[in-house]
Order: sequence, then structure tokens, then C-alpha cells
Amino acid sequence: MQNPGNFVREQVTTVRETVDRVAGSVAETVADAPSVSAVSSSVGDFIREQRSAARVSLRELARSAGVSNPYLSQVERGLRKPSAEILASIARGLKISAESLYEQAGILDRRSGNPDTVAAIRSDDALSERHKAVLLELYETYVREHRASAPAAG
Amino acid sequence: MQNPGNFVREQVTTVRETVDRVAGSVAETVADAPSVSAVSSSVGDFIREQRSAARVSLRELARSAGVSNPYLSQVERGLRKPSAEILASIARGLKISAESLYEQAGILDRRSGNPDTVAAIRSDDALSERHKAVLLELYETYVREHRASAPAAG
DNA sequence: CCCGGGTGCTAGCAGTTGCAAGCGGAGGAG
DNA sequence: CTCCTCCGCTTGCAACTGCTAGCACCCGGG
Repeated sequence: MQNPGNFVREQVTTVRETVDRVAGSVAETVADAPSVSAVSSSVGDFIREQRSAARVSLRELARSAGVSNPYLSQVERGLRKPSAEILASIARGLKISAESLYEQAGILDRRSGNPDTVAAIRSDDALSERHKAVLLELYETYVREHRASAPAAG
Repeated sequence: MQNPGNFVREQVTTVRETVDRVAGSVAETVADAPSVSAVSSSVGDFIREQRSAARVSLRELARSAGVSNPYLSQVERGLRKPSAEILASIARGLKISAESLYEQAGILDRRSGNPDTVAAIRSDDALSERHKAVLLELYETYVREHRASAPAAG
């Protein structure tokens, strides 16, 4: 049995080529997904920014987030890399979405297109995971093409 | 200009057939697995279901995900709680979205029921009308296929 | 029989997370 | 001045993650 990853990738490639041929001018650029490894200390900076923007002390955020204040301190200064659970708790304490923190932490990709569409596809129960992957790949290709041909003002 | 509806339908049909041909056996096995429809409470179960649905050995997934095979084994059996980084790696190895895994892990809230993917695509500024139509057709084809293979899911 | 390679699982170890306890400093009440 | 509370930070430790090495089992070939 082949590697399923390659399998899906092949499917997507085939889809893209087919659509490309019949539908017109699809740019060839198919950038691979950005690596997870870019876990930066920017999470800590982000948290601290959000916290001071909300005028909340470290201890208070720690309390409302349900983590210890020393640990939150270390997280904010980049000395510790919090687990996703802690991250989610902190997000709750800050009343921001966990996705934002995950993106900052580099464990969730920021998709290039309209986040609503991406989220809609990803959370659609009527699609298999592999079909989601195909649709998202195709969607991103379209978005890239659209940007290239009609760079709409932001 | 031709009738855009027919144009799109033709293209999508071609796409659909191509994907079907390439995916073929895999689509069958994936659809055969209860994993996609069944909501398991633990990440490990979900991972194992996805893995066996893709007919991949534990060691192979471990290799493609970049984690050790004993650890993946323990994660699948719920003996270890993987960090978000590992979770993201496994998601990449499985070629599924990290969000799905995070939801399974309970570190991301499950999105509300069944979001209106169609509406999201229709209202997406980053897509041309024709691309919207292609995506919508492909989407509906996938939904139909999913319904046929995993009807109602209990 | 005895290898070599495949599957998944167990044991034990370094490195890390995340916490409780405690530090010095700033500010207000007596 | 002393006492108290709050601030953020440092220390030291239990618990955990995630790894390497190795186990038992199964299969096909010499």
C-alpha cells in the first residue's frame, strides 16, 4: 500500500491538472503547507500584548485561565512552551479564540483564503477528511489565481 | 458566451471522474471505515480509525508523521496525551486537518453543527464566479458520495 | 529448522511541562 | 517605621512527554 499522503497529494494534483486544462489558466504554484516547526516565542508576546491591552495583571489572568502565575510568566517570556490545553485555557482567560493562539503558536496554519470558507469546509460533517483536503487544496489554488489576476484592494 | 452552467458541469464531471479513477480503491476503504462518521471521544481512537481506514501501518504513519512508533502506539491507545505539535504532525501524516484532531482532543471547540459551506463559498470574495461554481459542484458531488457511503451515520 | 523482515507493544531513560513555595519590590493604612 | 497586599519572577520538584532499545508474534524463503 502506498503512502496515503502521497495518494491524496496525487489526487489533488490530478484534480488541479484537470481543472487547469479545462477551466483555463491555473498558476502552477502549489506551495506546500508551512511547517509546524515554526513554534516561536511570539505566542508569549502575543499573550502579553493581549493581556496588557485588557489591563489585566499576570496573576489575574493566571487565575481566570486556571494556570499558575509563575508558569504564565514563563510562558509570556518564552521560557516555556505551553501545551495546547494550557493554550486553550489562556485563550479562554483572555476571551479570544483558541485558533488565534494556535496560529501564533504555529500549530495551526493560517490559510490564505477567506477563513470563513476554510472553516466551513473543515467543519463540514458531510465531507470525508480526504475530500476536505482535496477541496481545500483546490480552493487555495483558486484563491491564489484570483489574487494574481485581480489583486483586489485590501 | 456559452451557457456557464453546462460548462461548469462538464468540467466538474471530468474532475469527478478523474478523482474517482485515481482515488478508486482508497475512497472505498475510507468510506468503509466508520471513523469519519462516528464521533469517538478520544483522539487516539480517532487517529487509529483514520490510520486503519487508510490501510497504513502504525510504523509507517509514525515515520511519515515524524514521531516514534512506540509513542504513536501509546497515543492511539490513550496512554499518552500528545502535545499539539505532535498532534499537528500526526494530522499531516494522515493528511487530515489539524483542526479535526484538535476537536477530537478537546482543545478546540467543535464548530456549530453543520455550517453552510455553500453560503461560505458563494460569499467568498477571493473566488471568481466560475471557480465558485466549480467548487460548489465538486462539493456537492463529494457530499453525495459521502451520503451514499455513510448514510445518516446513526 | 533458522533467518530476515513485518506487525504492534513494553521498559527505561533524558528532557520537558506545570506547579507550590518563596523571593525582592512597590504602594497604602496604621 | 511596621504590617499588609499586590506585582512579577526564580527556585526546586513531581509528573509527564517522547525517545531508543528491545520484546513477542507472524509470515515467506533457504
